[in-house]
Amino acid sequence: MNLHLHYICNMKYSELKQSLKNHKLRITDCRMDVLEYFQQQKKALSFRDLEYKFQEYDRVTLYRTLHSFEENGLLHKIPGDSGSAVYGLCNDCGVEAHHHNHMHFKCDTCGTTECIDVPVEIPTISLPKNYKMTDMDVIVNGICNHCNSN
Amino acid sequence: MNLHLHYICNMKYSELKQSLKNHKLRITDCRMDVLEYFQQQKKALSFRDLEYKFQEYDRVTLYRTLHSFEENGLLHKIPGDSGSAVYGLCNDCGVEAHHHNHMHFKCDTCGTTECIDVPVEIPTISLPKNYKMTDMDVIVNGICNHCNSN
DNA sequence: ATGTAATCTGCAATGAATTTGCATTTACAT
DNA sequence: ATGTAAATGCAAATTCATTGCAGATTACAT
Repeated sequence: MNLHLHYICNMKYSELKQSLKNHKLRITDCRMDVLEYFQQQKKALSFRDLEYKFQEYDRVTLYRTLHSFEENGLLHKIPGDSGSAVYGLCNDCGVEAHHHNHMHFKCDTCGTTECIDVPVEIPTISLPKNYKMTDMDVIVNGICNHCNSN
Repeated sequence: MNLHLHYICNMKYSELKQSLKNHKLRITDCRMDVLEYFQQQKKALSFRDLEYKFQEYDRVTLYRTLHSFEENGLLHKIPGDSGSAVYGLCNDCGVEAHHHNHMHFKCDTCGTTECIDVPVEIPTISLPKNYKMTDMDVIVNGICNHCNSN
């Protein structure tokens, strides 16, 4: 039984390692621990969450871990309410469409963010069982009107 | 001609004033100037933009102006990349649906953010002429699975 | 017009979040 | 095993945002 658990545990460990390698990241204790935690939690985590969980690592190291993960495509940043962004593991999410509140366009070239007026209803995003939507932020990145015509 | 311009200008001024009144905000120089600037720019502005433009006002006043505008529904906050949110004038935007990249659900009750996997294609958002989308952030707020079943 | 109460502004100080520089340690390709 | 490039920890510096308070300004009723 213990053997079994250990076996599973080792598997996970090697998977984590492989995951780091796949993203061209060196294997370090901090990165392994943080990645494992993301895997276990299955939800987006904030810097605070990590800081609390991993007091054995320096704040700066955790910041840099998040940055390296983001840079190498292991994590993506989710824009947060008030400047305190949270991070979630990248995986393929299929989505539908829906009702909405805001719709913004941010130009990759000039950096301008505009509120886009499109006089059309957005189809309904189908959420999983038991989820209820109150409101929604849609941010589209790309090339704007102006930058595209140059 | 000058008279004409002045007339137009006055109209705008009174409109701005009315807009503030409609949102139950007192008429002050700072608010008038900031609101006017938003009207003119027709795009989302960051705090930095305002700070640069209105050096005659104290930073704190500008922060408070943005907050009061947001609180009274004159502006809405658009979550930004790296904690530096930008603000845009509220107006009715109609939208369609589309292709996607990320889709996140943030629970209003427990605060948890999850990456939602919905195995469905997102319809295509129809952007205005000359806009090209490279990627997209969808953040849905509401009540999650877990909190909803209590 | 004028007085009063409520609120806004500027300033200074505080507090929180994030980044940088540098010396030391660690990972990993040879 | 060993050298090089990269990661870590610590201290300090930056940046970003909020708070308290005194004086100025606004809305409103008289």
